[in-house]
Amino acid sequence: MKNLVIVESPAKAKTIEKFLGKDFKVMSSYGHIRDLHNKEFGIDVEKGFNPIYEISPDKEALVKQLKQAASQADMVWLASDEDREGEAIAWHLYEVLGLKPETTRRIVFHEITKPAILQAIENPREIDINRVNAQQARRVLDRIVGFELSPVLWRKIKPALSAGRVQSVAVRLICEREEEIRGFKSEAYYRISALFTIGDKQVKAELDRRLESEEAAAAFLEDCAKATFSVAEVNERPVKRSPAPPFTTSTLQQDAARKLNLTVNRTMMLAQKLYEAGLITYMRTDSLNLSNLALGEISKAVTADFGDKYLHRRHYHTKSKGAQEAHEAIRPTYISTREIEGTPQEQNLYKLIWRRAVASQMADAELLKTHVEISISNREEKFIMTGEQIVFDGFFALYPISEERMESTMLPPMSSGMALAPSEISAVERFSQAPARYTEASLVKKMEELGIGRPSTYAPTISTIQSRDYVAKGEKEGTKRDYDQLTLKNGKVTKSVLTETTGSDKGKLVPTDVGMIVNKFLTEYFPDILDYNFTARIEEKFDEIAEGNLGWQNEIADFYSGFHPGIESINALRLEHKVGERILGTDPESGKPVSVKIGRFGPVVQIGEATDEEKPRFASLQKGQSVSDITLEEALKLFELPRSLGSFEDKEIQANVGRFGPYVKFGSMYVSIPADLTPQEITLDEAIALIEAKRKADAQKLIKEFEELPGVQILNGRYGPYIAFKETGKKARNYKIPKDKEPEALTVEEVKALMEAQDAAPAKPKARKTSTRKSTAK
DNA sequence: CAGTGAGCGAGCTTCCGCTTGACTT
Repeated sequence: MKNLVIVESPAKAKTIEKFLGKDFKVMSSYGHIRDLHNKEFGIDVEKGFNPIYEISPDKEALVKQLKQAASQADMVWLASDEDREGEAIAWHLYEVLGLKPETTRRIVFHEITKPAILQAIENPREIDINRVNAQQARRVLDRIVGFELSPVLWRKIKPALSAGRVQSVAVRLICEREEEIRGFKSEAYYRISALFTIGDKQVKAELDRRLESEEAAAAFLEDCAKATFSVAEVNERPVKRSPAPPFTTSTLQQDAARKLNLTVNRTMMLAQKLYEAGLITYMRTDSLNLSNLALGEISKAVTADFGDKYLHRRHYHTKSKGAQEAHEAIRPTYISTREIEGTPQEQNLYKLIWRRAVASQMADAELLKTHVEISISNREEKFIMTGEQIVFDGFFALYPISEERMESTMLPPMSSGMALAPSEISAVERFSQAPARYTEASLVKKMEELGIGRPSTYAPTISTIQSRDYVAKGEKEGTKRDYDQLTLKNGKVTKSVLTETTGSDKGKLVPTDVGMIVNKFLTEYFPDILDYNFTARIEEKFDEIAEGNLGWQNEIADFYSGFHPGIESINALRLEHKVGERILGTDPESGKPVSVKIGRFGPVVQIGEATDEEKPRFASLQKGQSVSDITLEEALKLFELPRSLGSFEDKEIQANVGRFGPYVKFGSMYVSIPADLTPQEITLDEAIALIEAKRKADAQKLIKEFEELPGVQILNGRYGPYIAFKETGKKARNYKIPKDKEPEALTVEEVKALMEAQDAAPAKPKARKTSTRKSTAK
């Protein structure tokens, strides 16, 4: 073999191999091959913060293969990305594979096109050790912060918590937003709108100011009843709208959330699929750049579909902090591919990407905006109508606007002095709105603005803060609120009371008790790390290191000397109470203190203290309860469970709340209590009804058993029929039944075959430990 | 995916950024 090229991604390797021909073998490193020691601190603080690297356990087999291939090649081309991480990957490869300078070349390209790659081969360079050092500084700093801060949380708040430069700031954003919302005082005002009939069209107009009270609104409407209305002014002005730049990771996540209702995680999984199928360029990027090849293809498509007038070549520059632009923007690999095979979600995401990339090279849309002011004979205020007409659709050609909308934004011709008559004027009570809670996508947007996290970490970070139980998706439906509406029609003002739902946090990111308490603790004791500008500031240092102007070990030593003493002093600090603990009062029965805090397994109420002769009693908080506002009465109520309801068929029935919610226990049978009942209030009769319903369901559960196969049952589960297998002393396992088989008709042989096939199915990989990151993200 | 239903403790936990498959609880 003459040449070995190593890139980061296997999909990329496949493509490049096609461009390079027979003399080149292309392999992939699958990202980093080496990292700081996984379990230990991994940094020799005494010896200049020397990193202690190990080959990542799941990369050992791969490294062996790479070594072998490298030893047989005349020349090894390190073609990892040009950003900081990519440079470090090249350096680690160089070190681990034992490469020689004279037979090693470092090459880079920012787009996977044949000319770009051939040009890269023509222009090799050496590994940029300054840039590598910037990466080592970044890596070591993150390890120091994460591995010194997290244990403080274990000691002071709860085991297995975590803190880090990125995740802790993400949690802070969510906590502070929640506090703003809690502190927000909503104020009512009245919004006035009128319907004018012009020709055969009804046109809506809004008053140019809000009215602050019902009295003011009523007085206004009374005046209107006696007033005449006329057009005071008609203004028209041309407006241009420009297309958005092509997608980066963060804008793709935002748009897919908004238009396709996808989670950040789901978007990335689908994009990965498209990338692996060769349909789109790399999906983890902060670059807005499009290759010349792509620009040419887009131009061809636009001209063919719409004509020259619609083409407008644009070059976009990224504004996001810390962008490293190692790749292209996200775009279709082939613009000529308009429809793809795949699931509906894959197709929709592809369409989104296609449209955005193509539209980014199209002409502005030109609009004519009309602004009409209508005066009221006996009032100062004016009604305003706005209309919009498309003069030239430009890139709108790809984002069709419905005819209805076009119709509704077109105003009939009007001229100054023209008299108008309102058919109806209404004043609706509105309320000023608290700031919106973050969604996954809006949090990513904010993180990108602050320069926190990278395209490859947005989705994992959002998973981490949820799996650590700092943040959860809201489940509150909101509450009903009345609002008034005054309507002037046929000279009479009538009042009606309407209702709306407000305050829902469904699907939004809401901090948990643990999240709030950890955030309060960290912002108080480690304000520098939690500062929104911390990352931006150290990024400047990393840039200086990459330029060769600063030494990375000096900079880390400098940081450590400020950071580490804080850790030492907080550890030495003897906190009288646990962080976040509140004393609620005394238990009237025992006279002992009642407190609430974050316990070993989450928020708990406690009666008594650990120093008492008797052990303290504990009860977990229930869904919807919070350490910050639970009352003594509510806390004491938690100790009423488990509650005995009486007996049925000579056995006791108990109600309680378990890991999976409220339930009633009857002998060895557990039945979940539905949402409309509570364990505190459920009656004996209601519990018996639940037990009987469960018995009935259980009776229908068993579809079939086999004498020849002890422990095997065909059961009817929540998600349809399945094969269950329980052997005494062994773990139970379930098996799928293919859709085309009738579960009742399955024979012993068929069941055996299904079980054997599925036992063998997960092809045993070489003993691999799943990384901690992955298992926690679950 | 398919059931489940403590305990307040021994040892363990943890970071960010690059990459993909592997999980079968």
